[in-house]
Amino acid sequence: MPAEPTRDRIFAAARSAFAAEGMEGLSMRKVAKAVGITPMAIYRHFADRDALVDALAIDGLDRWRDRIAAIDVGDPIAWLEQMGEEFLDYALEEPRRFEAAFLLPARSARKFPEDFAAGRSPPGQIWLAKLEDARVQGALKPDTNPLDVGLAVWGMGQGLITLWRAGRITGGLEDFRRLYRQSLRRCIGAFVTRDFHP
Amino acid sequence: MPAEPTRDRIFAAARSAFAAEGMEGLSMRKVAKAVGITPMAIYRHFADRDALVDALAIDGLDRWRDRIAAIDVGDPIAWLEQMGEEFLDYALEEPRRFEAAFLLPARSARKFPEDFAAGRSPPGQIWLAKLEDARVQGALKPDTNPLDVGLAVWGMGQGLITLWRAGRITGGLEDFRRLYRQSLRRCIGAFVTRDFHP
DNA sequence: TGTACATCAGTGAACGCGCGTTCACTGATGTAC
DNA sequence: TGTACATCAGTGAACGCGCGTTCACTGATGTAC
Repeated sequence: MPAEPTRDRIFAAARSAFAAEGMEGLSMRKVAKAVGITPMAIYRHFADRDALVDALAIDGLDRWRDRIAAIDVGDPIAWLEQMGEEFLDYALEEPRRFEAAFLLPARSARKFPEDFAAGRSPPGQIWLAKLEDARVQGALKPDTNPLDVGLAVWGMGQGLITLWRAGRITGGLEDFRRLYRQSLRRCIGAFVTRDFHP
Repeated sequence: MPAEPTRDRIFAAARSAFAAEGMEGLSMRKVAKAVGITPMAIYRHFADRDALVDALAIDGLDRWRDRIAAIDVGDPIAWLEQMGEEFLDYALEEPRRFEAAFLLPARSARKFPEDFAAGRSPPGQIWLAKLEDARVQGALKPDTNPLDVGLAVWGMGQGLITLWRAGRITGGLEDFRRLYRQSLRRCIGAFVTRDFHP
C-alpha cells in the first residue's frame, strides 16, 4: 500500500461528502470520521473549512479544463456546440463538482472578462483559442468578438442548467437535453455567419 | 392601530430574515423573536419551516408578475427586451426575493413547458400573450414558437445573473448591465425577423 | 341570562442534535553537534 | 555514537453556539342550549 498522504485522504473525503450532501453536509466532523482521524487533525492540513471549500472549487475547474481539452472536433463552430454538450454532461454527471466549479463563491474563481482576456483561466484559454480560429476563418459575423460568443454560450448553458436544477423544467432528461441543445444552437446561430455551419 | 394578523407579521418577519441572511439565516427562533412571540407560536400559522419557505417562493413569483404586468411598452419585441431589463432589475434590487422566486426548490413553482403552455403561470400568461402578438405581426422567424423564445430569454438572463451572483463576472454594475443587455439583444435577435425591430 | 363546553393563540421547558474551533497535550521522528 | 532539542501529526476534552420540533400547559374568547 502506497501510504496515501493524509492531506489527499482528507480532500477525497471532503469531495465525497460534498458530492453526497452538498455544502451543508460538508462538515469537519464528518470528513474526519470518514478519514479515520479527529476533526482537529484536519487543521494540520487545511487552515479552516473555507480552505477545504476552496480546494473543491479548484478541483471542479480542473475537471472542466480536462473535459473540454478532450473534445476532439476540428471545425470551431462544431467544437463550440460540443462544448455546450460537454457543459451539460458535466452538470448532469457530476452535479456537485460542477456546482463547486461554477456556483460556489470561491477565492480562486476566475472572473469574466479580465481574467479570461488575460489568459488566467485555463478553460478560457481553450475556448478562446477555438473561437479565434472561428473568427480567422470568417465563421463569425463581422462585429463579433470571441469573448462575447463565449459568454453567451456560457450564460445560456448556465441558465438552463440552473433552471433544471431548481426544478423549473419538467419532462425527462432527454426532453431537457433536446431543449438545451436547441436553445444553444439558436444562441450560437446569432453570432455565426449564415450557412457557415456544414 | 389595525391589529395586523399574527400570520402576516410572521410572514413579514420571515421575509426580512431571508432578505438579510438567506436560507441559512431563516430560522424559526429568529422569526419568532422578531415578531415577539415564542417559536412554537409560529406552528399555529405555518405547518413547519418548509411551509414558510414555500410562502416566500409564492411571494417572489407574485412580485415578478406585478413587475412585468407594469411594463408599458407597445411593440412586442421591445416589450420582450424590457422584460429582460426588468428581470435584471428584480435580481439586483430584491436579490433574495428573486432567489425565492426562481432558485429555491419550492412545491409551488410552476414548471416549463407544461404549466406555461397550460396557462398555469400568471407571469407566463403575460409574456406568452406578448410573444403571440409578435408572431401574429410577423415579427418572429417562421419556424419559431413563443415558448422557445421565452425560454431562451429566461435562460440567458438567469444564467448571466447566476454568474454575476457567484462572483464570476467583474467590473461594476454598469459594466455588467451593458454586457447583459447586449447578450440578451443578441439572443432575441436569433428569433426575430431581420430588421423588424425599429 | 347564565352556564357548560369547545376552540384557539400562545407559552415555556426540554430533547437531541450537529456545528467550527480553542486549548493543552502526547508521542514519534528527524537533526545538529 | 550519543544526546539534547526541535518539529510534526495527531489526540481528546471542552466551549459556546444555534437548530427544528415534542410535549403538556394556560388563559382568553366564542358558542350552543
